[in-house]
Amino acid sequence: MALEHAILVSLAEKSASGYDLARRFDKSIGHFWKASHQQIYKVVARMEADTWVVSEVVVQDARPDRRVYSITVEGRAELLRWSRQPAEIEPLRSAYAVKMRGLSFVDRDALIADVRRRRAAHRSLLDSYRADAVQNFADPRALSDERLGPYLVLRGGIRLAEGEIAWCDEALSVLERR
Amino acid sequence: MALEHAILVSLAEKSASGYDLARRFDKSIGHFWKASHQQIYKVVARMEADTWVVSEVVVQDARPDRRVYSITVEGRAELLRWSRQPAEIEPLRSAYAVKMRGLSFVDRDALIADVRRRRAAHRSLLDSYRADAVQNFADPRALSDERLGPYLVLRGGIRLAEGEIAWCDEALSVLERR
DNA sequence: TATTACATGTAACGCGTTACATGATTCG
DNA sequence: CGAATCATGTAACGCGTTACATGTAATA
Repeated sequence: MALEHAILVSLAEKSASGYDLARRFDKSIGHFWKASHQQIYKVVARMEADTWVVSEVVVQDARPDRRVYSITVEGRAELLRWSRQPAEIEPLRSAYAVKMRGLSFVDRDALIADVRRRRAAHRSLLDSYRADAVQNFADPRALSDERLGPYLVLRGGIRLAEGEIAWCDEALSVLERR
Repeated sequence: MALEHAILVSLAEKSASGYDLARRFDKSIGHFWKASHQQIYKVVARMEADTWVVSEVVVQDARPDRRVYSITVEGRAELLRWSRQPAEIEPLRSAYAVKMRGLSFVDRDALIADVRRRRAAHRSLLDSYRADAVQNFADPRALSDERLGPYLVLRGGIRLAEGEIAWCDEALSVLERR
């Protein structure tokens, strides 16, 4: 769907191989858009056929060759065109919420374990976000244009993680009160 | 994936036709799990083959016949089995966040329009959640077991919507300050 | 010696979306 | 008189996941 555009944004920041992209989609960008390396190789090949990116083989010694992709003028134009059409508000799809909704039909202890697991996961996410904020955005007022986007996304990640944790805490306080 | 289980939860609450389910997946359950009627008809048919549900044709006058599905003992057992395996923490996938991340490469006015649109959408979602809370969960302390699940999910919806709105407000305050 | 990192793919499969299809009734 | 509601499907397509495939070098 919009994996193409997530890749375009990533390549606009910095050229990268499929392997590099896969790692980025495991970390920073991956916080709000996941993609496997298989999917990335497939899509980026198509993007090259569409002239949105060009690749160049970089020979390495003692390591496999890398095919490094860079965004083209056409790719930047496509990014702009895409950005001008409204982003749909993606419906959330949460098996966790389904399970909670079915509280009276499911295993209650398993549900509580899920809430705890979810709380822990979002807690550690939040910690890593905060570390990122301290390290890379010490002074948010003095941010260049290129760093403003990543900063705002990080702020969103923090707010959403805080919301999730608060939800888990509320659920636990209710569920554990017998 | 787990549409089956969302349907099982819904049918455990109350038997329904495919059409009824489709409407539920447009409203209450649909807030955290979307499904089209085409998908529902396909899946519920398979679920009947798996004996998780049974159907009964209800003849109506002046309206098409309805095929009403009910959960079976096997269906309830499956719900329990499913609930015992940990719910994965679903990765979020947001084209909106991609666009914001690419702030310096995209159309800034279009991005601001997206933030406003998103804020409005979550604002109206939040309003409907709150109305639901007032109408159906006036006294959260005196909640039966069957109503606890829906209540907690609603609380989650409220918290997440609040987080989204706060994020939009923060983004707007930064983006509009030139 | 085994695993992780580096590096790039192909193939099968399935869930979910979009488009198409039908037909009566009620409401504005 | 047109649109929405009620009611249930089929067909084509595509994105994304899972499994399979290969091979070197550094690290534990």
